[in-house]
Amino acid sequence: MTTTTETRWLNAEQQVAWRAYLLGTARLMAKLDDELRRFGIGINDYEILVRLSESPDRRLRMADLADRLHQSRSRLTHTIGRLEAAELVRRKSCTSDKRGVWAELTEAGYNLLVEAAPTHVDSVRENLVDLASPEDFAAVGRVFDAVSEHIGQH
Amino acid sequence: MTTTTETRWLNAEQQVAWRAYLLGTARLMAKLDDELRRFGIGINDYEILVRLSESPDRRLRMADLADRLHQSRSRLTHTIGRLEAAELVRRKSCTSDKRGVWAELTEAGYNLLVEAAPTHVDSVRENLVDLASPEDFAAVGRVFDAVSEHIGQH
DNA sequence: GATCAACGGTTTAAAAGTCAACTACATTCC
DNA sequence: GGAATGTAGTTGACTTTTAAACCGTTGATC
Repeated sequence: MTTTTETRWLNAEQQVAWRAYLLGTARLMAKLDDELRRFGIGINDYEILVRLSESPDRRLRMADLADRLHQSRSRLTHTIGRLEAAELVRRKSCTSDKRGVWAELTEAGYNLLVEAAPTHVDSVRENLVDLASPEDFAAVGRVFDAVSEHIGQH
Repeated sequence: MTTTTETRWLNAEQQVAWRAYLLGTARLMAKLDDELRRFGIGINDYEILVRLSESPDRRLRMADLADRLHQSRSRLTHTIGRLEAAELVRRKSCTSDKRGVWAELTEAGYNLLVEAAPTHVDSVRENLVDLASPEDFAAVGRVFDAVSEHIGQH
């Protein structure tokens, strides 16, 4: 008897599905990024702008925003710095917690989002949503919801 | 009558599923990357080693490898350079096509893969495959297969 | 109300990725 | 066989991301 447990390798179908997911995701993200580039932003920037636009007063605390996108705070600091330089976002120090910083969407940031959103959504449809049956796409939602849930914040 | 077509926004469920996918993927990749780090590589390196290990003579042409992973050739050149410095991969110039270069797995590269694979597969199971019903996971495969297919090489 | 761990965010430097230009070889076509 | 065009891969400059150290503030504990 050994203490090591036999590795449960993926079976053929699982293997194929896993690789389809890896390759499909790589292609999809590259494509979405590409199409957003003509608005001068990438998908990461886009998602930041969206989160801000939906929030009360169009602003969020840095840590909160970082968590929602599962990014390191350091990365977000850099990205917000660039978006601030592009005048799409502005920083405001938080009065109630002196450590805190709000990232707030500017008018220009909001306008850019309004301009880019239709193209982006079309692209998400064309390259993902409309390619799947509603049931299959719902399954994708369930699976990655479970993934998020399982992995948690850290 | 206008020339612009009304944007077909995502409905509530689609929106939720799309965001679950984005967040879940971010968390999953970070997690897998993390767990591979103790073997000194990231998931990107890992996938390269796997592709090579499965190929005849454990080697692939640069462009071929880049296509399979949907990476730019430039990026692959840099990555292979690092893997070569780590002695996990070696370059061999291709005799039949003098422009060509083979990336070939070294013995050390193969050994590292053998060592890392069980942990990695466990992690893929624990954080993805085993969280989904077989049907749901199969749906993920179908969807991203369609995505890959639709977007194609470029 | 002083101490000390934890939190929120930034900084810095190094690592990795992108982009455009470039070299060398192959292929096509006249 | 020679010009033009395309393919394979690399290079170098630049941008983005990562990792670790850091500073000021907060909150719990004594």
